[in-house]
Amino acid sequence: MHQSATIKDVALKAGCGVATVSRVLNNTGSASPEMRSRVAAAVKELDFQFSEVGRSLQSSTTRTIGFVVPSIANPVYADALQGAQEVLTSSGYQMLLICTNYSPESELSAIRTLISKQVAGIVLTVSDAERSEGLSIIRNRSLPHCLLYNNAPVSHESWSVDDEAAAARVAQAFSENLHNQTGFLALNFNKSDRARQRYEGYCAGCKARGMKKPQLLEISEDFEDLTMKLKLFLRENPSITGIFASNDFLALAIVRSARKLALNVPRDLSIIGFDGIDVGLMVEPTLATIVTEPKMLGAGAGRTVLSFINKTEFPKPPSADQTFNFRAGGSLAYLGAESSDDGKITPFPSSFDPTN
Amino acid sequence: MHQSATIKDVALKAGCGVATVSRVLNNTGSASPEMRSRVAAAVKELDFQFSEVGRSLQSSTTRTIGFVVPSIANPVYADALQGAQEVLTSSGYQMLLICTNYSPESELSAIRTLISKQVAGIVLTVSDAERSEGLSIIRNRSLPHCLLYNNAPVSHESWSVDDEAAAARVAQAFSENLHNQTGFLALNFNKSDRARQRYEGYCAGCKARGMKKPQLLEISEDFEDLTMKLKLFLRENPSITGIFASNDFLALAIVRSARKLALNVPRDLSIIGFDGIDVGLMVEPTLATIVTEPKMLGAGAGRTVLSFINKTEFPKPPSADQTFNFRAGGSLAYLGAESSDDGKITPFPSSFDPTN
DNA sequence: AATAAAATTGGAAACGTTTCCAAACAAGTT
DNA sequence: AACTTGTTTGGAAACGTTTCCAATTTTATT
Repeated sequence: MHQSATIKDVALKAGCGVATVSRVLNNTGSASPEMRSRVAAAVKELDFQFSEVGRSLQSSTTRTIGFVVPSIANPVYADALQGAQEVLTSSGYQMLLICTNYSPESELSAIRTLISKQVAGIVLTVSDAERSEGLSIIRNRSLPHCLLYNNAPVSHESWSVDDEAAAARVAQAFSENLHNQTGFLALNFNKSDRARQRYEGYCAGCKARGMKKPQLLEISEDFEDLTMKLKLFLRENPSITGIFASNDFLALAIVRSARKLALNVPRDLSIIGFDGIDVGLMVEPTLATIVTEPKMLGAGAGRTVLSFINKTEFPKPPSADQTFNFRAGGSLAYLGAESSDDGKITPFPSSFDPTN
Repeated sequence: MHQSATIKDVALKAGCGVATVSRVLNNTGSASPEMRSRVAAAVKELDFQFSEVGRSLQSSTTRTIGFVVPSIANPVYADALQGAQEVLTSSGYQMLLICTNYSPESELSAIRTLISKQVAGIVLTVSDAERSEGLSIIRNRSLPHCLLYNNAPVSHESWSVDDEAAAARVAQAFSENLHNQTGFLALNFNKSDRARQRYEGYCAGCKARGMKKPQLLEISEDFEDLTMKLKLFLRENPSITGIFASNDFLALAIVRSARKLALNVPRDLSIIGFDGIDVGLMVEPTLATIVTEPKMLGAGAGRTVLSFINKTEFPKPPSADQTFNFRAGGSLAYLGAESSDDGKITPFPSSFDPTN
């Protein structure tokens, strides 16, 4: 790989000092028109571009924001990154992305790496915000940062869904549709404080509405055995009429499993999901779920870090109850009179109902 | 933000020269045990970390690979990035990510930015590989790089699906199921050479099998008017029995639209998608589609760039026909005898068939 | 004890920028 | 003609590393 031209090469070709080249190209300080055109010519001829490395060393700051997320493949984070990306790009910043694959151990090294690369700020999702070593390092160095999908004690340093409140809203939805005993379906329960918070919020919500304590159905990485697990789960808890899945993929998977067990959703089993991915609207029955806005959150976290850097006013994160919305859908049945009462929630399958 | 400690601070605290600190910490050259422990103590006390910026300036290389993709939110790219990320991380490299939002104009500036940040290599998806200015710059500088989802003349510098062959395979599937006249549904047709290649491959495939030339149904960003468009489309082309959607989301959307028009999928209209996202297996009917492996491709592209850098042997991309697989599904009907003949392709809806 | 060989150490240059400062020059003003 | 003022210019230091090289110290050999 042949070496890039440096400012020295340009100065040589233009017959001036490096200081002059720097001034001309950055439009800082004065220069004669004659000089300007000579520099311009040299730049063109050499296809010169500044080395950001040299600049960063001198200015001791990079135009780079570090991101630490558990996964890129998970659409929640992908969307959040997309939102952040757009904000960053329009401010001339770039995104240095590290993925922890849900492994808490790699969080710390990710953060150290970002620090040594001298990122101007960090947006991060950790497995446990209360006791993250990486996070304390960031705070110690007072590096501009913002949590994403973790709740922070200080409001302005976190953009996140209020998982507990959202889960309680799910309990409310079940309760309003006269469900009493439900289950909670989780994956990776121990690897993230988010799943736990959803469970706790859900339990609290059920309790507050006089419902039975939800039963926990936990599964491993592969969905393979989900159908069998569901079968056993329903056998052990025969009075369960609904399941809250901690994300929409799990919700769709459990719908499929129910179908395999000859159960009709929602007549025999109602399902509510979490996240609000678009696909939920395309399936039949449509998926009742909590709708969140990952893109907005990612963009917010990005803007927060930028305003730390630029010392401008912080964007205001949405208040707790504005971080999500409940979306009704065909996968949630009303357990009252057998005849449907509002035409919207259908106790009978509506798969090929053209009006839907 | 308080300044980080530098190697000078460490040298001062340990009472030695900076050269010694560098040698000790990098384990290059010799040092007395006594010296080693003094340096270690100083490092610990100051929480010292090397500045990669200083290192990069000196070594004129960064441990960073640049990525240019059209979108992060699109699960195809998200998965590819995930795959690449894992490869990079295990080799101690980081990912600098720039997203072009399908705008060809921003490709060039993205690439310039990456070059000025002195990335060690670039993985990129461009809108048109044949005439990408950014790509020629990269080639001119002989920067380690690899195309992703673009086909390159030189085989080892590209990891991609063979869109034409895959689309032809779709034509084969339709043909084998006795469909004769079909449609091709595309979004952003003009913004990417991939959609075009799929269309061309599909047309060629249909022709080769004696099917009628596929009609083009093109839609804009929002899916809002899709149902209406489909209605008009089918009115104008009443003999159409199947639609090839250029990605799975479009496929799911068109299934929904068909449902809204009181059409039964697959009895009245068969659908084949492209990409093979997991959700396709969870919906009812399951989606017939071309399955690709974005993660594998992303990982491959990452490995290719790394082997450029390390001058090791290139990983071999899969041969054209190994880049995809056709997956049968309930959304494709056999148009032969009304009674089903192999029990797999069901001409009648099987939504609540417990055996499915 | 004298010498050779090996190990340990630190100074200084280099990487590509920006910016301070002083020098050189041009153009007015007496 | 002798100033002042203002504009244009380039040298040099600094940012944080690595590495070459020479100087010093230790160890081994005679």
